[in-house]
Amino acid sequence: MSKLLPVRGTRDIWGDDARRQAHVVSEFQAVAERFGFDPIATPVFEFTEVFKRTLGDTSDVVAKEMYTFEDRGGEQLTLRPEYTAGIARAFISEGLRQFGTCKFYAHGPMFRYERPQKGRFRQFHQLDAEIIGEAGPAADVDIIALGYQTLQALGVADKTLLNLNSLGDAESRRAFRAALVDYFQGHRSKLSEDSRSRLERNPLRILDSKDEGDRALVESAPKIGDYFTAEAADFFAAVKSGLDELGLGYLENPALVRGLDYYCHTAFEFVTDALGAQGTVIGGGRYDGLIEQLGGPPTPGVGWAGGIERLAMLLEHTPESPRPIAIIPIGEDAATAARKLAFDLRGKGHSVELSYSGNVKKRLSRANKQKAVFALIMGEEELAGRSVMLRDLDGGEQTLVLLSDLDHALEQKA
RNA sequence: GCGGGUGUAGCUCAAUUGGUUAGAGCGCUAGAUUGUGAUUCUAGAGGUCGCCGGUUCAAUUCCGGUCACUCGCCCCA
Repeated sequence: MSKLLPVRGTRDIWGDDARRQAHVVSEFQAVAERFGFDPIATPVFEFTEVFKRTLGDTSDVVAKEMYTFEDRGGEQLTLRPEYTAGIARAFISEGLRQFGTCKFYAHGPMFRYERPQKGRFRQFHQLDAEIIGEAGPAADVDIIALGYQTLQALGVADKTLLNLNSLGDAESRRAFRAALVDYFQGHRSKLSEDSRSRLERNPLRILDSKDEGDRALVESAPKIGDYFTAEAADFFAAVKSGLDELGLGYLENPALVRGLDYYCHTAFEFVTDALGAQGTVIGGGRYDGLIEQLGGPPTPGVGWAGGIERLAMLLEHTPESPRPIAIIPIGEDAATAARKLAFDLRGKGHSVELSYSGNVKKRLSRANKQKAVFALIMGEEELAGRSVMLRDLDGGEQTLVLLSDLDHALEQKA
Protein backbone atom coordinates (compact mmCIF):
# COMPACT_ATOMS: atom_id res chain seq x y z
CA MET A 1 0.00 0.00 0.00
CA SER A 2 2.81 2.39 -0.82
CA LYS A 3 0.57 4.73 -2.77
CA LEU A 4 -3.15 5.08 -2.67
CA LEU A 5 -3.81 2.78 -5.56
CA PRO A 6 -6.58 0.25 -5.93
CA VAL A 7 -5.53 -3.33 -5.25
CA ARG A 8 -4.02 -5.09 -8.27
CA GLY A 9 -6.69 -6.27 -10.66
CA THR A 10 -9.34 -3.99 -9.19
CA ARG A 11 -10.26 -0.55 -10.43
CA ASP A 12 -12.45 2.42 -9.88
CA ILE A 13 -15.24 2.61 -12.40
CA TRP A 14 -16.57 6.08 -13.15
CA GLY A 15 -17.38 8.41 -15.98
CA ASP A 16 -17.95 6.76 -19.35
CA ASP A 17 -16.99 3.31 -18.06
CA ALA A 18 -19.55 3.50 -15.29
CA ARG A 19 -22.22 4.71 -17.71
CA ARG A 20 -21.48 1.95 -20.21
CA GLN A 21 -21.58 -0.73 -17.56
CA ALA A 22 -24.79 0.59 -16.06
CA HIS A 23 -26.27 0.49 -19.55
CA VAL A 24 -25.24 -3.15 -20.01
CA VAL A 25 -26.95 -4.04 -16.74
CA SER A 26 -30.15 -2.14 -17.39
CA GLU A 27 -30.59 -3.51 -20.91
CA PHE A 28 -30.02 -7.02 -19.58
CA GLN A 29 -32.56 -6.51 -16.82
CA ALA A 30 -35.15 -5.32 -19.30
CA VAL A 31 -34.61 -8.31 -21.58
CA ALA A 32 -34.62 -10.80 -18.69
CA GLU A 33 -37.93 -9.38 -17.45
CA ARG A 34 -39.38 -9.85 -20.94
CA PHE A 35 -38.38 -13.50 -20.72
CA GLY A 36 -40.21 -13.80 -17.39
CA PHE A 37 -37.11 -14.11 -15.24
CA ASP A 38 -37.12 -12.96 -11.62
CA PRO A 39 -34.33 -11.01 -9.95
CA ILE A 40 -32.23 -12.69 -7.32
CA ALA A 41 -29.31 -11.42 -5.26
CA THR A 42 -27.03 -13.72 -3.36
CA PRO A 43 -24.17 -12.74 -1.02
CA VAL A 44 -20.80 -11.81 -2.49
CA PHE A 45 -19.20 -14.34 -0.17
CA GLU A 46 -20.13 -17.86 0.82
CA PHE A 47 -18.68 -20.60 2.93
CA THR A 48 -15.66 -21.86 1.01
CA GLU A 49 -17.30 -25.26 1.07
CA VAL A 50 -19.97 -24.06 -1.40
CA PHE A 51 -17.40 -23.45 -4.13
CA LYS A 52 -15.22 -26.37 -3.12
CA ARG A 53 -18.05 -28.80 -3.55
CA THR A 54 -19.07 -27.46 -6.92
CA LEU A 55 -15.51 -27.37 -8.20
CA GLY A 56 -14.30 -30.61 -6.66
CA ASP A 57 -11.38 -30.68 -4.26
CA THR A 58 -8.94 -31.86 -6.88
CA SER A 59 -8.96 -28.65 -8.84
CA ASP A 60 -6.11 -26.34 -7.93
CA VAL A 61 -8.46 -23.55 -8.92
CA VAL A 62 -9.71 -23.94 -5.37
CA ALA A 63 -6.32 -23.41 -3.82
CA LYS A 64 -4.81 -20.90 -6.22
CA GLU A 65 -7.49 -18.86 -7.86
CA MET A 66 -10.00 -18.02 -5.19
CA TYR A 67 -10.07 -15.22 -2.65
CA THR A 68 -10.41 -17.29 0.50
CA PHE A 69 -10.03 -16.06 4.06
CA GLU A 70 -10.93 -16.88 7.60
CA ASP A 71 -13.27 -14.55 9.45
CA ARG A 72 -13.02 -13.69 13.14
CA GLY A 73 -15.26 -16.59 14.03
CA GLY A 74 -12.87 -18.98 12.31
CA GLU A 75 -15.15 -19.66 9.33
CA GLN A 76 -13.53 -20.30 5.96
CA LEU A 77 -15.14 -17.89 3.53
CA THR A 78 -14.60 -17.20 -0.16
CA LEU A 79 -15.47 -14.20 -2.32
CA ARG A 80 -17.63 -15.65 -5.06
CA PRO A 81 -15.71 -16.52 -8.22
CA GLU A 82 -18.92 -17.22 -10.14
CA TYR A 83 -22.67 -16.95 -9.72
CA THR A 84 -24.07 -20.41 -10.29
CA ALA A 85 -22.83 -22.05 -7.08
CA GLY A 86 -24.33 -19.32 -4.90
CA ILE A 87 -27.64 -19.39 -6.70
CA ALA A 88 -27.75 -23.18 -6.50
CA ARG A 89 -27.01 -22.90 -2.79
CA ALA A 90 -29.84 -20.40 -2.40
CA PHE A 91 -32.15 -22.76 -4.28
CA ILE A 92 -31.40 -25.40 -1.65
CA SER A 93 -31.27 -23.08 1.38
CA GLU A 94 -34.55 -21.38 0.57
CA GLY A 95 -36.41 -24.52 -0.45
CA LEU A 96 -37.16 -23.02 -3.85
CA ARG A 97 -38.01 -26.39 -5.30
CA GLN A 98 -41.56 -25.85 -4.04
CA PHE A 99 -42.04 -23.17 -6.72
CA GLY A 100 -41.31 -25.52 -9.59
CA THR A 101 -39.04 -24.22 -12.32
CA CYS A 102 -37.15 -21.10 -11.23
CA LYS A 103 -35.91 -18.54 -13.72
CA PHE A 104 -33.46 -16.10 -12.16
CA TYR A 105 -31.38 -13.19 -13.33
CA ALA A 106 -28.71 -11.34 -11.41
CA HIS A 107 -25.68 -9.13 -11.77
CA GLY A 108 -22.81 -8.20 -9.52
CA PRO A 109 -19.11 -8.46 -8.71
CA MET A 110 -17.04 -11.65 -8.87
CA PHE A 111 -13.51 -12.25 -7.60
CA ARG A 112 -10.76 -14.41 -8.99
CA TYR A 113 -7.12 -14.34 -8.05
CA GLU A 114 -5.68 -14.22 -11.54
CA ARG A 115 -3.12 -12.20 -13.43
CA PRO A 116 -5.01 -9.27 -14.94
CA GLN A 117 -5.07 -8.79 -18.70
CA LYS A 118 -7.38 -7.25 -21.25
CA GLY A 119 -10.97 -7.91 -20.25
CA ARG A 120 -9.89 -9.84 -17.20
CA PHE A 121 -9.74 -8.41 -13.70
CA ARG A 122 -9.55 -9.73 -10.17
CA GLN A 123 -12.77 -8.02 -9.33
CA PHE A 124 -15.04 -8.08 -12.33
CA HIS A 125 -18.76 -7.98 -12.92
CA GLN A 126 -21.13 -10.44 -14.44
CA LEU A 127 -24.65 -10.73 -15.69
CA ASP A 128 -26.18 -14.07 -14.87
CA ALA A 129 -29.25 -16.05 -15.89
CA GLU A 130 -30.28 -19.47 -14.66
CA ILE A 131 -33.20 -21.81 -15.26
CA ILE A 132 -33.35 -24.33 -12.45
CA GLY A 133 -35.65 -27.34 -12.41
CA GLU A 134 -36.26 -27.83 -16.13
CA ALA A 135 -34.68 -30.87 -17.75
CA GLY A 136 -35.90 -30.42 -21.34
CA PRO A 137 -34.01 -28.76 -24.21
CA ALA A 138 -36.58 -25.96 -24.45
CA ALA A 139 -34.89 -24.39 -21.43
CA ASP A 140 -31.53 -24.50 -23.19
CA VAL A 141 -32.97 -22.79 -26.24
CA ASP A 142 -34.69 -20.21 -24.05
CA ILE A 143 -31.56 -19.32 -22.13
CA ILE A 144 -29.51 -18.97 -25.31
CA ALA A 145 -32.23 -16.79 -26.80
CA LEU A 146 -32.07 -14.61 -23.70
CA GLY A 147 -28.36 -14.22 -24.24
CA TYR A 148 -28.82 -13.37 -27.88
CA GLN A 149 -31.49 -10.77 -27.28
CA THR A 150 -29.37 -9.20 -24.57
CA LEU A 151 -26.55 -8.81 -27.10
CA GLN A 152 -29.06 -7.47 -29.58
CA ALA A 153 -30.40 -4.92 -27.11
CA LEU A 154 -26.83 -3.76 -26.58
CA GLY A 155 -26.25 -3.50 -30.32
CA VAL A 156 -23.33 -5.95 -30.26
CA ALA A 157 -24.99 -9.14 -31.51
CA ASP A 158 -23.32 -8.85 -34.90
CA LYS A 159 -19.89 -8.67 -33.30
CA THR A 160 -20.31 -12.07 -31.70
CA LEU A 161 -20.63 -15.62 -32.85
CA LEU A 162 -22.54 -18.29 -30.98
CA ASN A 163 -20.38 -21.38 -30.47
CA LEU A 164 -22.31 -24.49 -29.57
CA ASN A 165 -21.43 -27.96 -28.44
CA SER A 166 -22.88 -30.83 -26.48
CA LEU A 167 -21.02 -32.71 -23.80
CA GLY A 168 -23.64 -35.45 -23.84
CA ASP A 169 -24.94 -37.12 -20.71
CA ALA A 170 -22.86 -38.78 -18.03
CA GLU A 171 -22.59 -42.03 -19.95
CA SER A 172 -21.54 -40.30 -23.19
CA ARG A 173 -18.95 -38.28 -21.33
CA ARG A 174 -17.43 -41.28 -19.62
CA ALA A 175 -17.01 -43.13 -22.89
CA PHE A 176 -15.69 -40.08 -24.71
CA ARG A 177 -13.24 -39.20 -22.00
CA ALA A 178 -11.85 -42.71 -21.97
CA ALA A 179 -11.45 -42.70 -25.75
CA LEU A 180 -9.79 -39.31 -25.62
CA VAL A 181 -7.28 -40.28 -22.97
CA ASP A 182 -6.56 -43.43 -24.91
CA TYR A 183 -5.96 -41.50 -28.11
CA PHE A 184 -3.71 -38.84 -26.58
CA GLN A 185 -1.72 -41.42 -24.61
CA GLY A 186 -0.88 -42.93 -27.98
CA HIS A 187 0.52 -39.58 -29.14
CA ARG A 188 1.90 -38.50 -25.83
CA SER A 189 5.34 -37.63 -27.13
CA LYS A 190 3.88 -35.26 -29.74
CA LEU A 191 1.81 -33.32 -27.22
CA SER A 192 2.97 -29.98 -25.87
CA GLU A 193 4.26 -29.96 -22.33
CA ASP A 194 1.13 -28.15 -21.15
CA SER A 195 -1.12 -30.70 -22.75
CA ARG A 196 0.81 -33.63 -21.29
CA SER A 197 -0.05 -32.34 -17.85
CA ARG A 198 -3.63 -31.66 -18.99
CA LEU A 199 -3.81 -35.31 -19.96
CA GLU A 200 -3.74 -36.17 -16.27
CA ARG A 201 -5.66 -33.24 -14.86
CA ASN A 202 -8.27 -32.35 -17.42
CA PRO A 203 -7.98 -34.15 -20.77
CA LEU A 204 -10.96 -32.37 -22.35
CA ARG A 205 -8.97 -29.14 -22.16
CA ILE A 206 -6.48 -30.45 -24.68
CA LEU A 207 -9.23 -29.95 -27.25
CA ASP A 208 -8.96 -26.16 -27.02
CA SER A 209 -5.19 -25.97 -26.65
CA LYS A 210 -3.58 -23.02 -28.43
CA ASP A 211 -0.48 -24.99 -29.32
CA GLU A 212 -0.26 -25.66 -33.07
CA GLY A 213 1.09 -29.16 -32.69
CA ASP A 214 -1.72 -30.01 -30.32
CA ARG A 215 -4.26 -28.60 -32.74
CA ALA A 216 -3.05 -30.94 -35.44
CA LEU A 217 -3.50 -33.89 -33.10
CA VAL A 218 -6.92 -32.65 -32.03
CA GLU A 219 -8.00 -32.69 -35.70
CA SER A 220 -8.08 -36.45 -35.76
CA ALA A 221 -8.96 -37.00 -32.10
CA PRO A 222 -12.17 -38.83 -31.18
CA LYS A 223 -15.31 -36.68 -31.52
CA ILE A 224 -17.79 -36.45 -28.69
CA GLY A 225 -20.65 -36.92 -31.13
CA ASP A 226 -19.52 -40.47 -31.85
CA TYR A 227 -19.97 -41.38 -28.21
CA PHE A 228 -23.42 -39.89 -27.65
CA THR A 229 -26.09 -42.15 -26.28
CA ALA A 230 -29.35 -41.99 -28.21
CA GLU A 231 -30.79 -39.68 -25.55
CA ALA A 232 -27.84 -37.33 -25.69
CA ALA A 233 -27.98 -37.17 -29.48
CA ASP A 234 -31.71 -36.43 -29.38
CA PHE A 235 -31.20 -33.70 -26.81
CA PHE A 236 -28.55 -31.96 -28.87
CA ALA A 237 -30.66 -32.27 -32.01
CA ALA A 238 -33.60 -30.70 -30.19
CA VAL A 239 -31.50 -27.75 -29.02
CA LYS A 240 -30.18 -27.17 -32.52
CA SER A 241 -33.57 -27.34 -34.16
CA GLY A 242 -34.91 -25.02 -31.48
CA LEU A 243 -32.24 -22.47 -32.40
CA ASP A 244 -32.92 -23.01 -36.10
CA GLU A 245 -36.59 -22.27 -35.57
CA LEU A 246 -35.66 -18.94 -33.98
CA GLY A 247 -33.28 -18.19 -36.80
CA LEU A 248 -30.28 -18.09 -34.46
CA GLY A 249 -27.08 -18.95 -36.28
CA TYR A 250 -24.38 -20.89 -34.49
CA LEU A 251 -21.08 -22.61 -35.06
CA GLU A 252 -20.82 -26.19 -33.89
CA ASN A 253 -17.55 -26.22 -32.03
CA PRO A 254 -16.39 -29.60 -30.69
CA ALA A 255 -13.51 -27.89 -28.91
CA LEU A 256 -15.94 -26.07 -26.63
CA VAL A 257 -15.65 -28.05 -23.42
CA ARG A 258 -16.28 -27.83 -19.70
CA GLY A 259 -13.92 -29.49 -17.28
CA LEU A 260 -16.20 -30.33 -14.38
CA ASP A 261 -18.24 -33.46 -14.02
CA TYR A 262 -21.65 -31.96 -13.42
CA TYR A 263 -21.73 -30.27 -16.80
CA CYS A 264 -23.68 -32.11 -19.45
CA HIS A 265 -25.41 -31.62 -22.76
CA THR A 266 -25.41 -28.03 -23.94
CA ALA A 267 -22.29 -25.89 -23.74
CA PHE A 268 -22.25 -22.54 -25.52
CA GLU A 269 -20.37 -19.29 -25.73
CA PHE A 270 -20.97 -16.03 -27.51
CA VAL A 271 -17.49 -15.11 -28.68
CA THR A 272 -16.01 -11.98 -30.21
CA ASP A 273 -12.66 -11.39 -31.85
CA ALA A 274 -12.66 -7.75 -30.82
CA LEU A 275 -11.24 -8.21 -27.33
CA GLY A 276 -7.93 -9.98 -27.74
CA ALA A 277 -7.38 -13.23 -25.92
CA GLN A 278 -10.45 -12.95 -23.72
CA GLY A 279 -13.12 -13.24 -26.36
CA THR A 280 -16.01 -14.89 -24.54
CA VAL A 281 -18.66 -12.34 -23.63
CA ILE A 282 -21.34 -14.82 -22.57
CA GLY A 283 -20.71 -18.42 -21.65
CA GLY A 284 -22.93 -21.10 -20.24
CA GLY A 285 -24.42 -24.50 -20.39
CA ARG A 286 -26.31 -27.24 -18.64
CA TYR A 287 -25.33 -28.44 -15.18
CA ASP A 288 -27.76 -31.17 -14.20
CA GLY A 289 -25.50 -32.66 -11.54
CA LEU A 290 -24.56 -29.48 -9.71
CA ILE A 291 -27.32 -29.12 -7.16
CA GLU A 292 -27.09 -32.72 -6.13
CA GLN A 293 -23.34 -32.38 -5.77
CA LEU A 294 -23.96 -29.40 -3.46
CA GLY A 295 -26.13 -31.60 -1.25
CA GLY A 296 -29.58 -30.80 -2.66
CA PRO A 297 -32.15 -32.93 -4.43
CA PRO A 298 -31.28 -34.02 -7.99
CA THR A 299 -32.29 -30.94 -9.97
CA PRO A 300 -31.46 -30.02 -13.55
CA GLY A 301 -30.28 -26.55 -14.44
CA VAL A 302 -29.02 -24.48 -17.32
CA GLY A 303 -27.63 -20.96 -17.32
CA TRP A 304 -25.02 -18.49 -18.44
CA ALA A 305 -22.89 -15.65 -17.20
CA GLY A 306 -21.80 -12.63 -19.20
CA GLY A 307 -18.88 -10.32 -18.53
CA ILE A 308 -20.10 -6.77 -17.94
CA GLU A 309 -16.68 -5.18 -18.55
CA ARG A 310 -16.26 -7.09 -21.81
CA LEU A 311 -19.75 -6.23 -23.01
CA ALA A 312 -19.20 -2.59 -22.07
CA MET A 313 -16.00 -2.56 -24.13
CA LEU A 314 -17.92 -3.84 -27.14
CA LEU A 315 -20.49 -1.05 -27.05
CA GLU A 316 -20.17 1.23 -30.04
CA HIS A 317 -20.84 4.41 -28.08
CA THR A 318 -21.19 5.53 -24.53
CA PRO A 319 -24.93 5.83 -24.00
CA GLU A 320 -26.03 9.44 -23.72
CA SER A 321 -27.81 10.59 -20.64
CA PRO A 322 -30.78 12.87 -21.32
CA ARG A 323 -29.76 16.47 -21.99
CA PRO A 324 -30.69 18.58 -19.01
CA ILE A 325 -32.18 22.01 -18.64
CA ALA A 326 -29.81 24.35 -16.79
CA ILE A 327 -31.27 26.88 -14.40
CA ILE A 328 -29.14 29.97 -13.94
CA PRO A 329 -30.11 32.36 -11.17
CA ILE A 330 -28.61 35.81 -10.71
CA GLY A 331 -28.66 36.99 -7.12
CA GLU A 332 -29.87 35.55 -3.84
CA ASP A 333 -33.61 35.98 -4.41
CA ALA A 334 -33.32 34.32 -7.76
CA ALA A 335 -31.33 31.45 -6.23
CA THR A 336 -34.23 30.68 -3.93
CA ALA A 337 -36.70 30.80 -6.78
CA ALA A 338 -34.35 28.67 -8.89
CA ARG A 339 -34.24 25.90 -6.33
CA LYS A 340 -38.01 25.82 -6.24
CA LEU A 341 -38.26 25.83 -10.03
CA ALA A 342 -35.68 23.02 -10.31
CA PHE A 343 -37.64 20.99 -7.79
CA ASP A 344 -40.89 21.48 -9.69
CA LEU A 345 -39.43 20.72 -13.12
CA ARG A 346 -37.70 17.59 -11.82
CA GLY A 347 -40.99 16.56 -10.27
CA LYS A 348 -42.53 16.84 -13.72
CA GLY A 349 -39.89 14.53 -15.14
CA HIS A 350 -37.38 16.99 -16.56
CA SER A 351 -33.67 16.53 -16.11
CA VAL A 352 -32.46 19.74 -14.47
CA GLU A 353 -29.00 21.05 -13.58
CA LEU A 354 -28.67 23.75 -10.98
CA SER A 355 -25.12 24.58 -9.91
CA TYR A 356 -24.39 25.39 -6.32
CA SER A 357 -22.23 28.41 -7.10
CA GLY A 358 -20.82 30.68 -9.77
CA ASN A 359 -21.69 33.77 -11.75
CA VAL A 360 -23.71 33.75 -14.95
CA LYS A 361 -20.68 33.27 -17.12
CA LYS A 362 -19.38 30.32 -15.18
CA ARG A 363 -22.82 28.77 -14.89
CA LEU A 364 -23.47 29.07 -18.62
CA SER A 365 -20.10 27.59 -19.38
CA ARG A 366 -20.86 24.72 -17.04
CA ALA A 367 -24.31 24.26 -18.59
CA ASN A 368 -22.65 24.02 -21.95
CA LYS A 369 -20.32 21.30 -20.72
CA GLN A 370 -23.26 19.42 -19.28
CA LYS A 371 -24.75 19.51 -22.78
CA ALA A 372 -27.83 21.33 -21.53
CA VAL A 373 -30.48 22.00 -24.18
CA PHE A 374 -31.75 25.21 -22.62
CA ALA A 375 -30.72 27.60 -19.95
CA LEU A 376 -33.39 29.23 -17.85
CA ILE A 377 -31.87 32.53 -16.76
CA MET A 378 -33.54 34.17 -13.79
CA GLY A 379 -32.47 37.63 -12.65
CA GLU A 380 -34.28 40.43 -10.86
CA GLU A 381 -35.98 41.63 -14.03
CA GLU A 382 -37.31 38.18 -14.90
CA LEU A 383 -38.32 37.58 -11.31
CA ALA A 384 -40.25 40.83 -11.21
CA GLY A 385 -42.09 39.87 -14.37
CA ARG A 386 -42.82 36.31 -13.08
CA SER A 387 -40.87 35.02 -16.02
CA VAL A 388 -37.57 33.43 -17.05
CA MET A 389 -35.20 33.94 -19.95
CA LEU A 390 -35.32 30.76 -22.01
CA ARG A 391 -32.03 30.46 -23.88
CA ASP A 392 -31.43 27.85 -26.55
CA LEU A 393 -27.88 26.68 -25.96
CA ASP A 394 -27.46 25.16 -29.40
CA GLY A 395 -28.55 28.20 -31.40
CA GLY A 396 -28.07 31.00 -28.90
CA GLU A 397 -31.39 32.80 -29.28
CA GLN A 398 -33.32 33.56 -26.14
CA THR A 399 -36.88 34.60 -25.35
CA LEU A 400 -38.62 35.85 -22.26
CA VAL A 401 -41.23 33.33 -21.10
CA LEU A 402 -43.83 33.71 -18.38
CA LEU A 403 -43.44 31.05 -15.69
CA SER A 404 -47.06 30.13 -16.26
CA ASP A 405 -46.23 29.41 -19.91
CA LEU A 406 -43.00 27.53 -19.21
CA ASP A 407 -44.42 24.01 -19.42
CA HIS A 408 -45.95 24.84 -22.76
CA ALA A 409 -42.77 26.50 -24.03
CA LEU A 410 -40.58 23.56 -23.03
CA GLU A 411 -42.99 21.18 -24.70
CA GLN A 412 -42.86 23.22 -27.90
CA LYS A 413 -39.07 23.20 -27.88
CA ALA A 414 -38.90 19.50 -27.22
C1' G B 1 3.27 -18.82 -11.60
C1' C B 2 5.95 -17.52 -16.70
C1' G B 3 7.37 -14.16 -20.88
C1' G B 4 7.25 -9.31 -23.96
C1' G B 5 6.22 -3.92 -23.81
C1' U B 6 5.53 0.63 -21.02
C1' G B 7 6.08 4.28 -16.76
C1' U B 8 7.78 12.42 -17.84
C1' A B 9 1.82 17.87 -15.71
C1' G B 10 -5.18 16.05 -14.22
C1' C B 11 -5.26 13.59 -19.61
C1' U B 12 -2.56 12.44 -24.50
C1' C B 13 2.45 12.71 -25.57
C1' A B 14 7.52 15.32 -26.74
C1' A B 15 12.70 16.24 -25.30
C1' U B 16 17.71 15.67 -23.15
C1' U B 17 23.75 10.92 -27.92
C1' G B 18 24.51 12.00 -19.28
C1' G B 19 25.20 18.84 -18.27
C1' U B 20 22.46 24.66 -15.74
C1' U B 21 15.29 27.33 -15.67
C1' A B 22 12.03 19.38 -18.53
C1' G B 23 8.22 21.28 -23.13
C1' A B 24 3.48 21.08 -26.24
C1' G B 25 -1.73 20.17 -26.98
C1' C B 26 -6.12 19.40 -24.28
C1' G B 27 -8.13 20.38 -19.53
C1' C B 28 -8.12 23.80 -15.21
C1' U B 29 -8.02 29.10 -13.02
C1' A B 30 -8.28 34.33 -14.05
C1' G B 31 -8.80 38.45 -17.41
C1' A B 32 -10.24 40.92 -22.51
C1' U B 33 -18.29 43.87 -21.56
C1' U B 34 -19.32 43.00 -13.13
C1' G B 35 -26.46 39.74 -16.77
C1' U B 36 -24.66 35.44 -21.33
C1' G B 37 -21.73 29.64 -22.77
C1' A B 38 -19.76 26.86 -26.92
C1' U B 39 -15.32 30.45 -31.09
C1' U B 40 -10.98 33.93 -30.42
C1' C B 41 -6.96 36.53 -27.61
C1' U B 42 -3.88 37.17 -23.07
C1' A B 43 -1.95 35.63 -18.48
C1' G B 44 -1.44 31.96 -14.60
C1' A B 45 -1.38 27.54 -11.61
C1' G B 46 0.22 22.56 -12.08
C1' G B 47 6.11 17.91 -12.46
C1' U B 48 9.82 14.01 -5.91
C1' C B 49 10.75 12.68 -14.70
C1' G B 50 6.90 5.48 -10.75
C1' C B 51 10.02 4.07 -6.30
C1' C B 52 14.86 2.35 -4.11
C1' G B 53 19.86 1.60 -4.90
C1' G B 54 24.48 1.59 -8.08
C1' U B 55 28.05 3.89 -11.71
C1' U B 56 29.60 9.14 -12.51
C1' C B 57 32.26 15.58 -11.15
C1' A B 58 27.05 15.32 -12.79
C1' A B 59 21.39 10.59 -13.80
C1' U B 60 14.82 12.07 -16.01
C1' U B 61 18.76 9.81 -19.46
C1' C B 62 23.25 4.29 -18.25
C1' C B 63 22.94 -0.34 -14.91
C1' G B 64 20.39 -3.42 -11.07
C1' G B 65 16.22 -4.19 -8.17
C1' U B 66 11.22 -3.12 -7.07
C1' C B 67 6.15 -1.50 -7.81
C1' A B 68 2.32 -0.44 -11.16
C1' C B 69 0.07 -0.61 -15.89
C1' U B 70 -0.30 -3.30 -20.47
C1' C B 71 -0.24 -7.56 -24.10
C1' G B 72 0.24 -12.76 -24.22
C1' C B 73 1.05 -17.93 -21.88
C1' C B 74 -0.87 -21.09 -17.84
C1' C B 75 -5.84 -21.31 -15.86
C1' C B 76 -10.76 -20.37 -17.00
C1' A B 77 -15.62 -22.39 -12.26
